[in-house]
Amino acid sequence: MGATVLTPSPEEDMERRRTRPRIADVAREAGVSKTAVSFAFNSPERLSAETAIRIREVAGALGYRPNPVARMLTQRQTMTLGVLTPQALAVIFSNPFFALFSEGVAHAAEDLGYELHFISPLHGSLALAVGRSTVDGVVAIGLSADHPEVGQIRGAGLPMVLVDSDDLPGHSSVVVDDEAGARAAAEHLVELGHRDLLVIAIEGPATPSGEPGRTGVTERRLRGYRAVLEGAGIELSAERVVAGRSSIDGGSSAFQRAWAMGIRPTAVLAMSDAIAIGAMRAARELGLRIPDDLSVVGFDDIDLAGHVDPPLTTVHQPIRQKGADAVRLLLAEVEQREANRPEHIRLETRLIVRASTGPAPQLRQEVP
Amino acid sequence: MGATVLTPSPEEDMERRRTRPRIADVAREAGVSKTAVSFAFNSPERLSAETAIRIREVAGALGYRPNPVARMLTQRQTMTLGVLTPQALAVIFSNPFFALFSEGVAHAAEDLGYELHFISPLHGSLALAVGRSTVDGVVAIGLSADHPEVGQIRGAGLPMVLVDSDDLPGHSSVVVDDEAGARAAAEHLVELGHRDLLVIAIEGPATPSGEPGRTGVTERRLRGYRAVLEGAGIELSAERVVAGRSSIDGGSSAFQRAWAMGIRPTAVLAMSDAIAIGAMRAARELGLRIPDDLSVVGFDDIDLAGHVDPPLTTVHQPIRQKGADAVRLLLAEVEQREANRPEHIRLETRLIVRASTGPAPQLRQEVP
DNA sequence: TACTGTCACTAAACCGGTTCACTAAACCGG
DNA sequence: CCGGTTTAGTGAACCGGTTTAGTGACAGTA
Repeated sequence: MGATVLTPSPEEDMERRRTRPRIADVAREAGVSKTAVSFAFNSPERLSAETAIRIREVAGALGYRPNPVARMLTQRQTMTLGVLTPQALAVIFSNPFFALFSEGVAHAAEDLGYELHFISPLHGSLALAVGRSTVDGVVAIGLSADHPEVGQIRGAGLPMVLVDSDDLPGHSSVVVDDEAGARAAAEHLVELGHRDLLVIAIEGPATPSGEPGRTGVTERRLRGYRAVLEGAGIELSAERVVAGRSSIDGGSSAFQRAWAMGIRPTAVLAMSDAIAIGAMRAARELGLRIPDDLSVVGFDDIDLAGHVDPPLTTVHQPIRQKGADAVRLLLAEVEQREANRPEHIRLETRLIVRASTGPAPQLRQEVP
Repeated sequence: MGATVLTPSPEEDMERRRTRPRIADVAREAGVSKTAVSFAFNSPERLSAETAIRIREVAGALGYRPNPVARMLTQRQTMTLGVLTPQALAVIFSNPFFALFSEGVAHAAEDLGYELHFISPLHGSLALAVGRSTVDGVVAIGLSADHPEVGQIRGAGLPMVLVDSDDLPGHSSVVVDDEAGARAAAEHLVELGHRDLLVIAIEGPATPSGEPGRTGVTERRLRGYRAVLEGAGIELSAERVVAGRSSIDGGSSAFQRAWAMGIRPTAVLAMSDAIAIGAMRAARELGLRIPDDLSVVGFDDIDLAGHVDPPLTTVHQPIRQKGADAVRLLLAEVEQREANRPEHIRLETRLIVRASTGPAPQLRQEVP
């Protein structure tokens, strides 16, 4: 390549510095049409080999990179999938459940050549974030089907798969059998002789109206717990169902709150492992031994569950697979523009008994 | 709004179903120009109130949503920041260090109204992913400054901030004082009388040439360890520096490998908490008591570190802040197009002594 | 009445690519 | 040497918005 071609006049040099080169600049410099430059990158077989190489050389020397936004516009696809969550990203990333889910999503998306874009409330508005997001489809996790943004996406005709949510006509979905998992957890405790239970639910993001959100997941698990307890003649009064953020701290403070209210359970049914671990920590600090004085059952079976002390008895759910399946379903819809039947996947859960649960203590401690 | 306006002819109805409405459709339906529709959304004050409202009503009825890709193209900004990592997303999300970092990044980005886009190798190629990504700037973490993709981004003129990497002229950066942190960890062990040490380093992603990557972080920490050990007259032979993935399993298998090679340390210097926790688990399974038989020091001080058994002695680094600072620096560059001085931030580290370290055992166990 | 200013709105250019429809030249068998 | 096919490349339209420069109607002023 001749230096004459690539040495810019001072004027051109100025120009280059202020705006990045466009396809037209490359075309002019190489003495070909814009079309030829486009071909050199996208379908070189339509050009003679030498022309294609020369164009790419010129482009390289100019520091040209095809503007991906412009390409998206003409292709009318972004090769990006959205992950929609009702909570702030900062919250999301501290949630091990979400990390596992993302892992599954990321794995599947990567395999299929898609990028990932996390959509979470912007300036408190999920609607704004959805409006701005440039994605070919959306995996919505933890949003109830009647969430307003779900409607927004449906209205916009964007492909969407719902995870951990109720079914919505026209959309695929992935859920786990929360109710069965919850039943297994409760049965385990009942068999160990526990009759004084505390349920710590996951507190959803506050709804616009200010009331703490109740997601479908929470409801289903609670239904499972209740079914077993009622069957065993155990009453679960309202004050024995508390809620906390799904984090270690959230579980810890929820247990403390219940304790401060005078509740003295022999066992805790936590709706997430993070909460369970937090509850164990709080209980320890109150002088309780686990599982001698207090049994704790979690939910999720995150990697950590087996590594805490004592190892946590919990309900396993295939979180990674949930993410991967959601992406698979979403892409089925994204890639074939034809209307295809929405598919609904329900994955199984199972109880993993470790060391955080044991027989109910014969006599309860009356005073902390 | 008259029903006549909104009831589409069958033909129009077909058309609407196949492609989402464009700005021109709204304009036609409302009997105004495209410009007016654009104004109705972006600068309603340039329209009479009633016209603006009518246009928005029509748009709503049509299910119109401005195409964000087209908007990006004309605005020449995407309001999105990229987080560049050399590892696959699926790997990233299982890494608690990264989760914390992302938390910091996400928090700052959200505050400033930016979305986040994670850029990781696509089909094994980071370059491909970078080329596709539509971002206004990039936070690169864990890439060495001589990484080829870093050059690619520089060439494209995209603003970039480097985290945990060597300084690069023209770019801001954020690092922590790894060397000082490593020194503190080593000093602690030396003071406790340990002389038989094992270092478990973080194994970077394999380089294209196949050799295991050595990031700057690893080098700096190793330098810190060495400085102290040499000062105390302790030799750190090559076989006493092993590497593993930065995960619990990675730490576990690295320790097992070293053990199988006949190495019998009284203390472990792990370059991440995840590795430290894994090493503790492996040691336990080999019958060692911690800290009686083996002391372990981690690095990072992730939330979990205080909750494992025994609570982990580790070097604290402000991971969240690292992410937040990186975004701050990046936006300074993105938002003012003027060339502004790159800034370099170095954050402090400090040793947190918990219960995983203790005095060196008087006699070493000879046989497992 | 002519002049200026404001208001409400529009036509056309533009962002930076891709692609459709077409052409000139080279090739090829008969 | 002719008609048909390939090859290599081009110009213009297009993707779906935003923005610049203007236009006509109307009100206010001198």
